[in-house]
This record gives sequence, structure tokens and C-alpha cells, in this order.
Amino acid sequence: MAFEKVTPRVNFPELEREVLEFWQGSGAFRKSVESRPEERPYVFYEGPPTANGRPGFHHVLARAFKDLIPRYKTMRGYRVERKGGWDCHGLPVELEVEKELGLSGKRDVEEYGVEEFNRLCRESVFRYVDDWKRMSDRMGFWANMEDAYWTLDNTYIESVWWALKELYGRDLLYEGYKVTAHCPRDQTSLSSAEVAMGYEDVVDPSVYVKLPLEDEENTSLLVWTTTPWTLVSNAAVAAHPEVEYATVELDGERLVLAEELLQRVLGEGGYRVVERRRGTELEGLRYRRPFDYVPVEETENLWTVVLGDYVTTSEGTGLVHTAPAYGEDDQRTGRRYGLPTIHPVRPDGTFDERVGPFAGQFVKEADAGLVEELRERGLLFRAGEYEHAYPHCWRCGTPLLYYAKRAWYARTTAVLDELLRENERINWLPEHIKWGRFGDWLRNNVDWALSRERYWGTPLPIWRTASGETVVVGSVEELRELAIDPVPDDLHRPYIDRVRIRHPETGEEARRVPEVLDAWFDSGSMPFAQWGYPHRGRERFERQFPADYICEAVDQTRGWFYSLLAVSTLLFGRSSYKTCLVLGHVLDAEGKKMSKSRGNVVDPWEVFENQGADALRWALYTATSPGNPRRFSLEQVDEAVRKYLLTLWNTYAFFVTYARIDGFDPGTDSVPLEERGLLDRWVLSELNLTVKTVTERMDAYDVTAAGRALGEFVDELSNWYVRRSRRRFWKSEDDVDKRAAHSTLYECLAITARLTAPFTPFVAEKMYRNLVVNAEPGAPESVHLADWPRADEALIDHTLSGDMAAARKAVTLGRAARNAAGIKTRQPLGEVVIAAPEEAAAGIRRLREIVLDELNVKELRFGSPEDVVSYTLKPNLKVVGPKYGRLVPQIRRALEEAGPDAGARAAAGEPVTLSVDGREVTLAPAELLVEAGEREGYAVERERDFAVALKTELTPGLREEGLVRELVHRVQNLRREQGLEIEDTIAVSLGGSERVRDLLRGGWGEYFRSEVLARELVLDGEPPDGSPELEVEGERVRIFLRRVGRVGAA
RNA sequence: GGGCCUGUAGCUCAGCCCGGUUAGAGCGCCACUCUGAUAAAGUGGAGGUCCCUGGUUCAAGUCCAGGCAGGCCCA
Repeated sequence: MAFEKVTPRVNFPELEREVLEFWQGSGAFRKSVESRPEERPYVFYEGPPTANGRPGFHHVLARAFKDLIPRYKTMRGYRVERKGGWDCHGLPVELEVEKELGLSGKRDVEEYGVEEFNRLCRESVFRYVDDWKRMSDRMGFWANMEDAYWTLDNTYIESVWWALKELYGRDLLYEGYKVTAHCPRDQTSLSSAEVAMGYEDVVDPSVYVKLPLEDEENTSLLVWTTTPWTLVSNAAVAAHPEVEYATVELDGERLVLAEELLQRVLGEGGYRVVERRRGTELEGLRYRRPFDYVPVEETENLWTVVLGDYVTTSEGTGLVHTAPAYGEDDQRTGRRYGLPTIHPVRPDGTFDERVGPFAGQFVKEADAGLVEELRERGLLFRAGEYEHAYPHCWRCGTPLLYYAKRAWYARTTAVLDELLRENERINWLPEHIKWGRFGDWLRNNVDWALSRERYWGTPLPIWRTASGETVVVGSVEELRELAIDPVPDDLHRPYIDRVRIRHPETGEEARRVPEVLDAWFDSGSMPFAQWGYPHRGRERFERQFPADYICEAVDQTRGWFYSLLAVSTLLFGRSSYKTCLVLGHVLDAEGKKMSKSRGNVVDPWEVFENQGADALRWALYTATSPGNPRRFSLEQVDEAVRKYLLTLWNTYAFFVTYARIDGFDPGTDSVPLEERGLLDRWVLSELNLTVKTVTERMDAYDVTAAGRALGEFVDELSNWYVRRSRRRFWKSEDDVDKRAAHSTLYECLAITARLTAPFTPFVAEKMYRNLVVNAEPGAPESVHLADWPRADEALIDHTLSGDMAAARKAVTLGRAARNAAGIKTRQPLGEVVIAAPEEAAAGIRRLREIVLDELNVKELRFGSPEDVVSYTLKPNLKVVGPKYGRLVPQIRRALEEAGPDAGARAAAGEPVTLSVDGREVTLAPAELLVEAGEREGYAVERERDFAVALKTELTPGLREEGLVRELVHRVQNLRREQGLEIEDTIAVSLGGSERVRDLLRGGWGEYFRSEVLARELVLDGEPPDGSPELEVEGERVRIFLRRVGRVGAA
């Protein structure tokens, strides 16, 4: 057995491609799933993307987080199946195809032909599937894409049909009115996105209308509207429950309106307030409707004051004319109060025959006539003009009408309590989503409008007879039984529209309603529909429901997060997911949203090819918390490479280099723990603490903290453990100490490879296969088949970890002191004095060798702060001057001479007593200025109660040693310049400075030879011409060296 | 207009839940040091009205209220 050679000059993208090949060839993903017991499932649901667009950077972000947790859970021993999925239906798909065909609107589509149109829609959702697969593969996103679900499959549609039939059977599916933005020219509804595309400033009538109260003489509600034509359909007047309303007397009549709007509506003076009432007190007041063209069956609350939170006092009168057919708020209010939907407008925007003189007129053109009629009847208070932004059809420019249409609803409000209860049980990350954005949305829940008057979608399985009887079909089987016409192979429109059925009881012929289903209901049905449940896949559904984990970006709050929760609560009474990790959006380095139009998008492929997927993943996990909006820049990825991946890789390469030289075999050469050194035990303690922290954080889905903890360990391992242990690896004897170092570093790397596997799966795989698969018979072939490490509590030594922290603190301060004193580290010093709290001092004492070596100092002793710091005392002249007058100069002198004790006392805030001019003078702290300074002959650095002082005196002996060490350093540089390998031995010929040659002839020769691996050392001859001449600490030397052999070679 | 989030060094972020020493880290910049695993590492320096205003408190980056700016979702 031998470890494969590892180059420190690693090319991560290339490494990743190799690993990808290995995964492919070995079926690593499949094995990682199947090697875990079926009885221990951990369930992840893939929120299906639509593949009619190329995957972008934000998809990489989502997939990075989607992938991480399943990989981790797999290593924890769970079976994580990860069925992929694709969202195939919906308006965006249709609009894309419309655009390609140059069509505009439903009329165009129907002329073009629904059959061909839908064929193109179907085609388009497969268009970029390969791109998605390639991107997912390349970034190490593991999911079962071969067996993915497609929302357009018949089996999927059939499941959704079953769900709709269930709802219908439980009275949770009904037909009602829905207010939509309607284009009267195209005679079609527009989506909210389309509405947003067409706002224009227009001038509309601004009309204040009096609605006389039935039970209060000569008193009218004053309402305001910019759409007089909707007054024909008035059903109520809405007031805000908390707003204060005034009844005023003006020109002999009484008007009711919001008090704070009196001035704006009525102007200065001329009126008198006679009564004030809260909105709640107005509720139920009856008034006379403005127009009675349309006959209405009277209901309890019709033409009364109703309450609505949405009423504002920012404009109008604070009393809102309410016509449920023509406004969303109105419609909601109407439903709450059981108001009828008065709807005398035809799809082309003209009044129907009921509106007598205005029948056939376009409603907006009827405004003037209607206002005139109000004036004649004395109901008009004032009429003017109003300029505001109003939506127009983005295709034809016609002003849109908000307009009620028949629509199919899921009665989500019936399960509102359950929705709230289930929301409480979901582990939302970040937590504020639960009762913030998502909770608010739930609390304001309205029934879910499910139908869409479109073409490419799951067709509603609803059939209607001429007499209005409804049949909802729950499966293809059932449809076949009822069908009059043959059932098509493709369940989509237009084929399904041709199937007539017979009503199972009356035998009456029925036709399908024309609508298709909101695509959100498709995706919300994936927990069961992905298996074709309940017609098939029952077992799998039961095992894979609910999901333990889902993860999408925050824009899914009202999208998939809601549709998933709503569908499963309606059907099963419970949430279909337990933990939901919500990702923030990706912004560019300037904090602007990444978008194609801004041209600031990052191409993931460039990152994959330049820095690699591991680096990108690491940056995404550790740069900021997943829920935060993320300012992303390529520098973050560079940093991930430099700080994490290369540090880890170089540590790994270092280990393998020496393990190969020494033929270290972890199976046979492992050193028992008792025989390991302090440093070994320390790093093993840190390793196990890290295992604990990372495990804990991962269990809490705190990915960022987990990654950062791991990053810190890798830094400690490389920059403290390996740096401090380097000599142990390259020394020539193969003793227990060396093998202990090998064993320890091996263990750290083998475990780190597992810890980093979910984060950076590629480099983890590469390391693991070389370190573990090569060395441990029976080890699984992939790190992703390995078990997650368990922390070994016995190896955690809190005392030792604390000791090392103290020692490193002392080293930090000592180095700072050296820097401040301008004495380079290579120059040895005689003594370091450390003042530290008891516990830290004890730790440093135990690790004194490390401190001495790091600081390059001969002796270490401990002292109190006064030993290393001196305080200078001065009188505070402002206070002392007036008090002691001419004694001041003597006090000053006495303070200078007072000695360290007095300084220390004063520093501790105690008074100082002096003998001045034969009498005792006691100076209070306020009378003293205490200045801390360095003690003579020491370089001191302090932090709080921790101080380190280096004795700066250089004895001849120390100078000699400094000189020799400098010489060694220079020779090492020469070796490197001459391209020698680490293990090459050399011959050295040195001329010049007699002093240097004397030192090497004496006691320093041996040290010098072993440091630079000199087998021969010639000090008497002159080096050949052209040998470099150097100046070392003021001594001129000429040095010649040549390679003579290799360490270990005979 | 409403809801939610964010605002701390030139940049990316900790710290805020639970108030308490001199507000930290990484990157970048400057100086020095160290180095035969490293694309590194170390020390110091420059760099902070902790978005603003007010309040609570002995004490506020942290709690409360009101603003401002950015982001997202919705109207």
C-alpha cells in the first residue's frame, strides 16, 4: 500500500472532472442512497423548476443548499431518495411560446390552433432539460434525474384529478366569482404581471355621490368613485372600523364622511359637525342604492354600511362604494357579508339589456350619462376630474376593467385553523418567515382561485350537464366508464375537451368546463402526484410523506411553500414539510439584483471552469447566512480557494509527501494515544470539538456556522499543528515521535475529508480515496458512502485546549513585542517574563517549550505585572498645585523616586503616601497621573491582565547564535535558488569572514550541517570563483554549495 | 400604500435573542517579520458618528418608538 503522489499545484476544476467521472463510473449516487436502510428515510422534496429557460446563478445557489443537507443526512445513515422533478405547465410557458410564434393574446392562440400551440408548449418545457442536468451534475447536485416526475405526465395529472375530486366531495371545491383584470377588446383576463406592464396616467371622472340613509332623515353617506359605471352594481358602502366619522350639516342637509377628510372634501367653513361616530357604529345603517336598473334579490346586508380594514382616509371620503363584481376588496367584503354580485356588464365591456338607457354602451362611455342622471336626481355632490395611473392592456392599449368572472375555488378558508396550526409546527429558517411574511399571508387567507382560462395546463376534471349538474372525475379509469367519446392518450387540451360523458345518475350528457388548473396546484400536489398516488405508488408515498426538508428562495413564500402546505392541509390535514430553509436572493457586488437586463449576472460555468464547484459551494455556504440577501462577487470564490481549499489541500499534500518518504502505513504504524505528544493531543482535542460543533450546527441546519467552524479547524491544523510539527516530519530518525505526528495528521485529514464531504464533495472525495480507501481495507469506495464521524469525547481535553489558547496568546503578545522593539525573530533572546492570570499561567507553564521556541527565547519566567511594566507617577497639577503650592517641585521629585511599589499601588487606584520636606503627604488617586511604560531593558506588550516582556539585552552568545541562524537561513535560500530538492544533501565551501568560519569550526558547525543537510563542510579553502558573496549581520562571506546525494540514500 | 428583512472598517460578514471591560474576523492597503507543505502564515499601522433622531437605563451596537436608505413580497 502506498498513498498516491499528490501535487501541491492542484487544479480544482480538473480534479472535479476526474471525480465526476469516478462518480459516474461507480454509480456513487445510487449506492449512497441504496446503502442506507429503507426503514430510515430522510425525505427531501425537489421544488420543480421549469426547464423552458436556462438555469441561472440563483439556481446554483438553491441547488447548493438543496444538496448539502441530503449528503449530510446520508452520511448520518439515512436513506435520502431525492426524486427530481419538472414543472411543466403554466402561463409563463404559454407566454414564451406566444412570443416565439408572434402571437398576442388568446384570440391569436385559438386562431393558431390549440392543438399545435400545446404541442409547442410541451416541446418548450423539455428544451433546456439537458442544460439543467449538466449544470446540476457539474456542481455536484445529486438527485435522481433519471426517474424525475413531470407535471405534464398523465399519471401526474391523474393524481391531481384525484385531489380535486376529493376536495369536491368534501365541499372544498366550489364555483364562485373572481375579480380579474379584464381586457374588453381581447376579452381575456390578464395576469398580475401583465397588468403591471401597462400602467398609464389617465384622467378619469372624480365623483362624490350622496346615498341617503333610510332611517336618518335628510342624512346621506358621502362616497367617492372614479368609476361611476360601477355605481349601477353598488351593493354596500364600506367604512373602516376604527376611523372617526362626522355627520355635518351643510346647506340644510346632513352628510356623513371621515372626520379627517372634512376639510379636503368640503373646504373651509360652511358646515357644522353635529355628530361623531366610529366606523363600527355605522355598521348596518341602511341607505338607498344610487341606481335601481338591475333587479336584485334582497339579502340581509344589501345596501348597508359594512366594515373593511382596507378602507383608507388618504383620499375620497373614508366611505367606499362597494361593488363586488368590480373590485377585489369589494368581492371579499361581499363574500363576508353575503352580498350578491350585481353584474350587468358583458364580456365586451358593454352594459347588458337590464341597464335600460345605457344598454349596449361601453361602460366607460356611459359614465357621463350616469353622472348626469345622478345630478338630475339630486344625488350628485360634486363631479370633477382625477388623474391617476390606471392599468391598460399591454397588447392592445385598452383600459382594463376589473371584472368578476366565474371561477373554481379551493375553500382554503375552511381549513384556516389547520393551516395556522401546521405552520406553527414547521421549522422555518430563518424563523421570522413563520409569523412574518408567511404567517401574514396565511392570516389574510382567501379562497384559492384554481381555474385559469388558458390552454397549457392540467385540465380541470369537471364536467357539466346542460341543466347545470356537475361531475368531477378522479381518474382515467372513471372517465372511461362515463365517457361517450374515446378517451385520448394525451389528457391535455384540446383532446380532453372532445370527451363528453354521461352523468352517472341522470345519464344526461355533460361537457368539460373549458378551464385549466393553476400550475401552483400542480406543484403543490407533488408529494403524492410524483408517485401517481393513489392510483399507484401508495407505499412509496406513505414512506415519503411528509418531507423532512425542503429548500427554495424566499419568492416561493406565496408560491410553492403555500401551495404545498395548502394542498396537503386540504387533503391530509397536515403540512407536507417539516423544515423549510428559505434562501435570500442573490445580489451583485453593488447590492443590485442580478438580472439579465442589468447585465450583472454571474455565469456559473465560468466559475466552475476557473475556480471550481467546490469553491463556489464553499463561498455560498460560508459567506453569509442562507436567509440573507447575498451580495455575491467572484472575490468570495477566490477567497474560498485560497483560505479553505488550498489550505486543506496543502496540508493534505504535505502529509502525503512525508508519508510516502517514510512509508507510513496508518494500518500498522499508528501510535497509541498515550505515546503521542502534547501537540498531537491538542489537535485531536480540537478535531473532536470541531466534529461536535459541526454536527450540532448541521443538525440545526445552521450551515454557515458549521462551515465556518470547519474552516477554523483547517486553519488551526495547517497554521499551528503542521507548522509546529514540521520538524517532526522531516527529521531523519524514524521514531515514535515522528510516527505519532504521522498518525495524528492522518487521523485529522481522514476525518476532515468526511466533515467537508457535504460542503465540498469533490475535494473530499479525492482526499478520502487516497487517504482512506487506499489504506483501510473494507472502507467504502466513496466518502459519500462513509459514515459521518462521531466525536470521541475521550479525546476532548478542555484543559489542554485552554492551555494552548493561553500559550498562543503569549506568543502573539511576544511577537508583537519583538516587532515593536525591532528585533527579528531569528535573533534569539535571553528571557521572556509573562504576567498572566493563574489559570493561563499554569497552561503556559505546561506548554513552555512551544512558547520558547515560537518566540526564540532561552528562558521563561512568570511575574506580576509590576515586574514587566513600570509606572511613572506625576502630580495632577490642576489639583495638587493649588493645594500644596511650593511643595509641588519636591512632590514631583518624590514621585519620580517613589519606586515600583508606589507606581503599582497608584495604578491599582490606591492613594500614595510620600515623605516630602520632612512631613507625610498622601496623594489621592485623583491627584495623580499614572503613566505606564516599559521597564528598562524589556520590550513589553499587554492586553488586559496579560503581559509579555522580552529581555532585549543581547549577550555575545546570543549574537553568535543569531548570526549562525541567519547564515543557515541564507544557505537555505541558496539551496532553493539552485533548485535543490528538500531531501538533497550538499557539500558546502565557505570563505570570507574569519569570525563566521571560527564559529562553524567550533560548536556551531554541527548545528549548521544538520540544518542545511551538509555532508561536507570546507572552511579552509576558497570557494570557486563566481560563488555568491553575501553580507550576513555585517560579516562578508562567500558560499559555494553543490548537491552530493539524498537523505536516506546510501 | 402595507408586510417582512437588511443597515457595524474601503469590501464581505460576526456580535443584537439575553444591555456591562478597550466593538471583532476575513479580504484589500502600508510597514516589518517568518518560511524548504502552502497560492501561505505572523505582528503592527491606517481605516468605525455600529444609518439617523428620540426614549428607557447607572450603562445602549444590543431594548423601545419614530424616521431614512436598500432588498423582497404584495397592493
